[in-house]
Amino acid sequence: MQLSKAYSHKDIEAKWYNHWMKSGLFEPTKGTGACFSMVIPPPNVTGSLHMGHALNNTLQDILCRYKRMDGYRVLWVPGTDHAGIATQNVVERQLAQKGISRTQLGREKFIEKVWQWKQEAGDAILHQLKALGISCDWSHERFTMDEGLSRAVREAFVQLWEDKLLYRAERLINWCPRCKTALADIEVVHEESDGNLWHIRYPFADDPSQALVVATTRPETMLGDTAVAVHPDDERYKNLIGKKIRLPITGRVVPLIADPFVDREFGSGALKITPGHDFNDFEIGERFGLDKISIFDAEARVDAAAFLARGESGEWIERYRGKDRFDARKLIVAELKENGFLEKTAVHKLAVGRCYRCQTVIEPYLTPQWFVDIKPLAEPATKVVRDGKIQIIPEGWSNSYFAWMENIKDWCISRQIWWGHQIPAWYCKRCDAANLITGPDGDYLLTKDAMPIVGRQAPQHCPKCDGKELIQDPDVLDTWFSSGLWPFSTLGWPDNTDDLKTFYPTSTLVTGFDILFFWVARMIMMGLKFMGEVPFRDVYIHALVRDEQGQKMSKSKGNVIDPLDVMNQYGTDAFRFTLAAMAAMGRDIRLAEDRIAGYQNFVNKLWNASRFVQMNLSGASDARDDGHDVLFDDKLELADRWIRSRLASTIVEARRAIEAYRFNDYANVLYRFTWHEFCDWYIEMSKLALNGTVGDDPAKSRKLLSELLDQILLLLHPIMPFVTEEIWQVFSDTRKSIMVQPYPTAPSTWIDADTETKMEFLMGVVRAIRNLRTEMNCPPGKEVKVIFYGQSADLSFLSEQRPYLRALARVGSAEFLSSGERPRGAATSVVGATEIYLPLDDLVNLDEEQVRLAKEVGKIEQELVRVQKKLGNDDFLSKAKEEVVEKEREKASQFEEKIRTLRSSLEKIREIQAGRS
RNA sequence: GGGCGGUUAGCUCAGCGGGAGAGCAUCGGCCUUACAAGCCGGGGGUCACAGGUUCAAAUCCUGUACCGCCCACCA
Repeated sequence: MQLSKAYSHKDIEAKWYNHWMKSGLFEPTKGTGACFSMVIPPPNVTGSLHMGHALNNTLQDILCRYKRMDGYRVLWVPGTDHAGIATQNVVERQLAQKGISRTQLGREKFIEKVWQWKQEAGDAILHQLKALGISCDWSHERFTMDEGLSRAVREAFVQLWEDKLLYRAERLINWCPRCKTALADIEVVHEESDGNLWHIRYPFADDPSQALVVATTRPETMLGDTAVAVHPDDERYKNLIGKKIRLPITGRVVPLIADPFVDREFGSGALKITPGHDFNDFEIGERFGLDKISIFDAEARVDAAAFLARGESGEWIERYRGKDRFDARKLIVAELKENGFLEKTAVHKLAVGRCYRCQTVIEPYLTPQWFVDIKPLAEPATKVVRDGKIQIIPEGWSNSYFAWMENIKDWCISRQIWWGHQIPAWYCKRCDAANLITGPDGDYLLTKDAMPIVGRQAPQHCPKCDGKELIQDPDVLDTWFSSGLWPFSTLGWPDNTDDLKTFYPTSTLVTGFDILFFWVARMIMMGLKFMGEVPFRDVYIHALVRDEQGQKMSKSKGNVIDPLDVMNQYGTDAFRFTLAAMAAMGRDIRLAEDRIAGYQNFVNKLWNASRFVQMNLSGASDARDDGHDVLFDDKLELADRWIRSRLASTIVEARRAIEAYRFNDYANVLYRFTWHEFCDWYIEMSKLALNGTVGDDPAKSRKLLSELLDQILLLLHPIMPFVTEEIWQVFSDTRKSIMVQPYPTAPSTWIDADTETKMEFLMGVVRAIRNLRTEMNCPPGKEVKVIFYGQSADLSFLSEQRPYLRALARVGSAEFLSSGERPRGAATSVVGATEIYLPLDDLVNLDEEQVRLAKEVGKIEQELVRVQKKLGNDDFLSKAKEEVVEKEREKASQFEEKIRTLRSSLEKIREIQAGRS
């Protein structure tokens, strides 16, 4: 088959992906060899693939393809996450467009709808992942809510319960009034915003003419105040402690208490205490046994019933009944102002907590929830990182990990939504009759005193009263509870499957830092708890993909670049190469489109180099695959030995880079070798061997060229799977996929320092001549005469390379002289110890050369001054390393020599010009 | 309030103790039979600022400024 004139990614990507899948190449090989396993960070089934996914999966795929080629049994488990709240929200929004609410639909019907959505969205995401070319084993695909994983979730829950690491309690939790569910602490995003600090006068009960001023950012919560606190040592208030205060509006009488938590410097130094709606106040309330009044309902509207239940009364209750918390705030401020209770209003910056799924301001809310007693899980999870059993890369993130783990609080895992794993706890309708309330959604609400019966399956009867009527806890689990089990639940846990035995612990986890706490930390805790072993050895944390301006990509900003668009336009290989090349450790990626275009050119370059190789191969009887690798030959030409040496270094560097997760180095090393060494120099030089000008065996050169190309394809395959496979297969449709070829290794004998030095000298000379030609406006096609002066060894070497000098620098005739008068009126350059002269015959060029030489001399003189200064420094001579000093000395003499040569050339040109004028 | 990262060529980024690099853009010259998505050559940077350590600092330390994250109960 013939490589087409231009590379078209569109035709080949799907072709090869299907081929790989059909051939089962993504599945781990049988046998007992060393394993490399990974689990994909499961994308949410909420939407489509974004740049973060593209980066994440590209990096994983690079590792997998590399390891697979390098002989490992690779298992990469793909799948998706049900993403509880996020997905429920998406579907709710969809329904809302049709004017349907989820409560109208009812729990069962609603969940059906979500499953429908999951089917569509999940398929779309998987399709996009496949377009990226990722080589995960689709026969292992899992979903966090499929049957097996749901069983794992129940098992984990029950085990935690049995080990007393799970409890149900009424506490102040983060409540999203829009999602109407509890959230874990990390699901709250704190965002600084401008607000007010209202200073409010709280009159004393016994003498309303006297008042204490409190400062608050949330005046509406004063409906739930049950105390005012000051610092015990505050001289201003010390003697007032214990007095009663009558709250404005509600008229509630509350005590003035003293607690060292209060900051005397802040506001007035007096703090209103609302234990039902503030985390600090809650704790102070606990210390003082204060009432906790829940003044809002689930949607954060004033709940009049809460006051009535306390026996409170007054027209204010009706005035505030059902008011949204922000409306209530306005009303309260207005009322306080009107009645002279508002001392002043100051602007104030504050951090408000928002729901990470819908950005609604969080309301601290008193409700019964399920919690994981986290300390016993966190401690071993901290230890394994500290002891290096798990390595976090880059290491800097381990500090964040430790800080978080050490300050971790109990994990609220119950969510008042419908989409997710329903909590495997049941309640006896008879025993818990008093604790069961029918809620507005039709779900039961359970009071804090309800008595759960936890089990792997629904119990048939109540173990206490033998009652047959049992209801399941309506709450579902935090979506991260199931993802925390992912590394082993996907391998078959709780059954002790072959997969689990073979591939757990997994080798590496590749993920973004945004889910370090949400997910990585939980997996480590759960892995240690349920498997008794870490879930992975390495955690590679990659950067965030931003737009060109460094902005986070988001729909609302309209700066989202769709990976599919990029892949369509530039090709998946170019896109993947860009991501890899820009994935420098510990730094965010600003995705610049012209960068992708640049790497598309690289794909094209590879394509054309391959065409060159193919053109030379075709028709030649000595094609490939005769079982003999010319690369291993002892007798090779200079250029051959050079490129082989460079190849060996490249292989070593590439392996080193990828093993250390330095994807950018990996990409760049290969880019440089392929383009700037193989294409720019070797191919050009090989043309002489191919046409018989150099060496005596064009067939050997053909073979060598194709072997080198193979090596390049193999090295590049992990990053650019499609184009490398296409080329690989075009060269021989009988050989197996490039995916299953061994990754290149570099025999140390290939590295040849002497040859590299010689080639560098030759390349330096070629560049110097090209440079002189350009500077002198010498037409590119015109052959020139060049005179070399230098040491005999260098000269005889250069003399041998005359065919190359002719081909690469258009040197026509050349003279090699070791001594004698230098030419008058010549363009001059110096490479190493060799002087290069291009005799000039016209006046214009003499002028230009004079200017050029003068400039060149100036430049070198500057450098010489710097080196001489160093060498004149005794401290440098005595303290610097020997080889550094030696290097400086060499530099100095080279510079001097160079200056001398250029000056004398310059002098000669001046003489000529003086003679002419 | 703590912690982390960034500040290098016009743009996007490598380099992280011993002569400032890449890609793109730019300028000049080339249709040299793999490639004009290319080839050859050039220009362009007191490596944010101020101190310090060192014979030697873009590179290590301290501080400042600006930018960006993460964490945190100061109402």
